[in-house]
Amino acid sequence: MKVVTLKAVAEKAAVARSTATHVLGGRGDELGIRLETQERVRQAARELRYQPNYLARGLTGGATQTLGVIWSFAAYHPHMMMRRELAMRLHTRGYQPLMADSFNDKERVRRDLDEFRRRGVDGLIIRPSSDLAGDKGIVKEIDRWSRKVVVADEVSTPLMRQSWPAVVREVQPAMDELARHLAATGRRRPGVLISSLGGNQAKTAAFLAALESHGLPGSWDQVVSLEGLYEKSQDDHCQMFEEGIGRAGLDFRRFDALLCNCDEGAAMVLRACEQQGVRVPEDLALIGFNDSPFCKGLSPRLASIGWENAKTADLVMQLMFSQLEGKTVEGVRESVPLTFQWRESAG
Amino acid sequence: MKVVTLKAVAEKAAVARSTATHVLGGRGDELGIRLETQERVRQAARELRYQPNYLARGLTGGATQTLGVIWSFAAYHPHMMMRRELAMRLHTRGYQPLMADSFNDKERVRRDLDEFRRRGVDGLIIRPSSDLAGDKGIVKEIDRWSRKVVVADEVSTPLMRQSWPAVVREVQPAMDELARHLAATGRRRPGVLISSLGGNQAKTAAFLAALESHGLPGSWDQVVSLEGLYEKSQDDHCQMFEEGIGRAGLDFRRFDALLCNCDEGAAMVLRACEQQGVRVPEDLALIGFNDSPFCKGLSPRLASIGWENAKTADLVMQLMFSQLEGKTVEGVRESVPLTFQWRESAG
DNA sequence: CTGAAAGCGCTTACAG
DNA sequence: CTGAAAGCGCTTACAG
Repeated sequence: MKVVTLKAVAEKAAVARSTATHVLGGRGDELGIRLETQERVRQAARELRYQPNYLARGLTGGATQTLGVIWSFAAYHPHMMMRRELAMRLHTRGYQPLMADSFNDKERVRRDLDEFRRRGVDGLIIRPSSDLAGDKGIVKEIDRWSRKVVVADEVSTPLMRQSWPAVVREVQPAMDELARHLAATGRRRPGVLISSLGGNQAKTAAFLAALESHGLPGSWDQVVSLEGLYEKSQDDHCQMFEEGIGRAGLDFRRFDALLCNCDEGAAMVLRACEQQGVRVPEDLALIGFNDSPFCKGLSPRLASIGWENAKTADLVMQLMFSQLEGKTVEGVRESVPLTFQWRESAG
Repeated sequence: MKVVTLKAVAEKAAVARSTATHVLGGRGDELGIRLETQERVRQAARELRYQPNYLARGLTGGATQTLGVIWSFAAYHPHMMMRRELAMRLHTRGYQPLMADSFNDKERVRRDLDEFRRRGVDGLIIRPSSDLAGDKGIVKEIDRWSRKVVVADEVSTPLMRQSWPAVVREVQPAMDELARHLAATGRRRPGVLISSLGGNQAKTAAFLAALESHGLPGSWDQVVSLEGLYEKSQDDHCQMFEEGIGRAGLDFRRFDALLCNCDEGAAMVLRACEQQGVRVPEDLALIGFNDSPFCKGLSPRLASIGWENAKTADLVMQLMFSQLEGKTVEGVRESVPLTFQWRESAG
């Protein structure tokens, strides 16, 4: 259980500690260290099962194999899955993620960024809400990180101005697919049900635009917002929607197609329709959002919009590791289209 | 953006670095440092907004404000929620969690424990599968951690032998509640549907025992296992159960009450019942497991067994922070009963 | 091409 | 009670 240090490796290989560092850090060739010497060092490290101490490394400006992640990991399924996708990939590459659930709170984000720095984090992965992206102080803070990847759900202005490497998750393609499907299946009175406008504005706008481009009505009159119920039960979307639908006294005969901003909401609409004698999908095509695993557990199975988390995580890794390898990815912007997942409820 | 070090604080307070450390580390009184001096140091730290460098601290044997968590965070909702509950509480107290998703793989757990050590983690939170708990090497490894909390879903022998501080999540109380309810509502032919025996053995046994103690039949004949479908689609429990139910050609008229090992499974049973003309709950009382948020989105609403994640996380924190404050909690074992969540599907 | 030296920011014995 | 010194394990200039 004796801890093996670089010193031990150097001694075993009969070189100076600095030489050992250089070789193990992959700068052997660059510095022209004799190949035979390099091999000796690597051999020694292997035999002794040398594991660098990241604390010491971080303290001296080296890599800590730690990456900071700032994301608002609400209780929502897609965020939790995303978290997992990222964590798994980072672990596989020998990195530890420090994940801060910043709740889109500026003060917290600032503090977390600061803490990441003190902990010698090697790079930053952040999904700034449009709110954050609009804060000059935060933008400046993020800017100072030399290795970073930004994940954005909408291309907000402050992000566009920056040359930050980004993965943009595009909602429009999925909405187009959905609108095309609705038009093709003869729906005429599409609607949208959202828990609140904040956070759902962009997707709603995208859907309305898609509807119009497919010859269907697409005005904000068709949007019902249950505003104000969000704070009350952040983590229980089902209950939130149930209450909202009840209070608003919604009559689902008004629509023949309905997109909700989450699958839980759609599930509650399904229940309400049962009571109102509205048949899904015959009378109403119903579509959720997030493509939660339980969509397949409802009957009829719930159509939804999926996030492509795995693909997103892959691209984030690609952009981050390019930077960690010293490549520059300034201004690179990868996009991941969301996808429409057809299921029975969409008719 | 100048980094404020301990040195700066010491200089400002006109004391030696060691004195500053002692005071800020809370050992001022103990070492009999003059109160006035102490105040001067604290004042300086405050004014300069001193933030200790955890890397340096860890390197010299001090606390890194980092805690290692080993849990198998499958895609399952309760695990993801638990992760979040822990993370939030740790952040609140100024700790960063290092979370390793070890998939119950011994080699990975060993590696993660090792890495935690190299990173100067202050303590360990671990939920060992019964598999892990049975591995002597791992048990020894865990034993070496002076500050740890173990979370166990069943009191497996190796854990019992240890005096590790533990939070035990007890399934029996919930099963008793459930069995009592089934007996009281006149059910006579209860059954259990599980995806596989591994991992579900303890809860199944607990349920069968509870049934018998309430005068209902409780033998292993009533247990249907869809064995072998698990590997195929780890993350898609709905599909797994759908396939399993189909292949096994299950006829749900056989039972008048059914407990599933997850809510997704119960949801698929609900679908199958619809097709088979079995009414829930009239003909069949249906109960899921995990109390996923979407239980309320099904119709009828799905009864389930809930994990009490918040309470569990609270107890874990309590045990861990007692240790971090130097108290000894050897052999302390807190228990958290799971709870039966009645909803319409249980009749 | 290689090695001795300084230093990262802290903590812990150990003198006075 | 306080301070000067050594050391944690590494990396980075800087001599030779």
